Amino acid sequence: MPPLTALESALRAHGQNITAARRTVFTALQGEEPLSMHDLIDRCDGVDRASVYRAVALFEQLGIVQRLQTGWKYRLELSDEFHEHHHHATCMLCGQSQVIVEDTVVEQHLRRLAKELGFQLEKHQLELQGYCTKCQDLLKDFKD
Amino acid sequence: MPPLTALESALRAHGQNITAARRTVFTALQGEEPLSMHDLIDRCDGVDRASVYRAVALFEQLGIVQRLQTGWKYRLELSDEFHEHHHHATCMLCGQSQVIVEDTVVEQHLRRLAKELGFQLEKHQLELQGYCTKCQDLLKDFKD
DNA sequence: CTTGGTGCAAATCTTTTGCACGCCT
DNA sequence: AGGCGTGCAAAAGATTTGCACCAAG
Repeated sequence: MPPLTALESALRAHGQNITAARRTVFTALQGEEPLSMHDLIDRCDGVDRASVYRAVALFEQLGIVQRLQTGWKYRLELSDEFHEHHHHATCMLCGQSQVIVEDTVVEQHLRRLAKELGFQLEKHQLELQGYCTKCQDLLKDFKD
Repeated sequence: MPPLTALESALRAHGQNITAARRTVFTALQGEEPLSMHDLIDRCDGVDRASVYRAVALFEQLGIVQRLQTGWKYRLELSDEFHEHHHHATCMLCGQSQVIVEDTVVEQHLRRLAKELGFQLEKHQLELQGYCTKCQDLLKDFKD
């Protein structure tokens, strides 16, 4: 199913209208890297700032996007129903994120943990921070 | 070691001055729940907003506090060197967080994962979202 | 002392809101 | 047609900055 079709059925399923602005925001979110709100607004040329905020808020309620905290600011990306479930390893130097495809080890463990706590688990986020291969080399060179 | 002493040695270790404002901010962060910036400012009576921001920025650079994303806004808490390393399970209804003491399963798994990726792992965050025991009951009652 | 930190006020940036008009169903 | 969503402009909120003065080492 092409991405835009997926969006349209998700919207329809919740009785929400399909509009040009929403399509634009959704399309801008396609792609590997999570985006800052600022970048997202930039990529939604012709759509007003306020409408981007409104679309993101709606998408978040419907579970279409999720925000994640990587360092100081949050960033936005399509959530698991539109991308495969995954986590990120973000470089503290260059800021690039690399995707970690979820494996079952963590998943199962969390399910067990939640059960012990009596917590009804709906979702989870796992974020790694450190240095990517490239930046590790850069750091080595910095050592006098 | 009493908490304030720990702060003072951390500051001294980085050649930073020990000041009343920094002590106040640090003390306000003691306690179970992570705080929003707004709440933190409230609890730092007598300290200017700007100084709270400045202290938090410094503390974050020195690894004394970390911000975490729980739902829409971020919150602040003392980081692992000042609290034991842990994660959170945050209720999507009442907003309360319950602390999950870290176990080695996830830790080890992440270390292995990072090695495979050639990623130099410095830290990680794991956040669970769902419904706490109380709110699960409330939700049950809502079903007509 | 003298450097660095603070409070205050103003600037800046981010997010939200009210309203009139046009688009989606 | 009728209501919802949009753009625009303004309001509200969050964060940062410049500067004169006080405090810590």
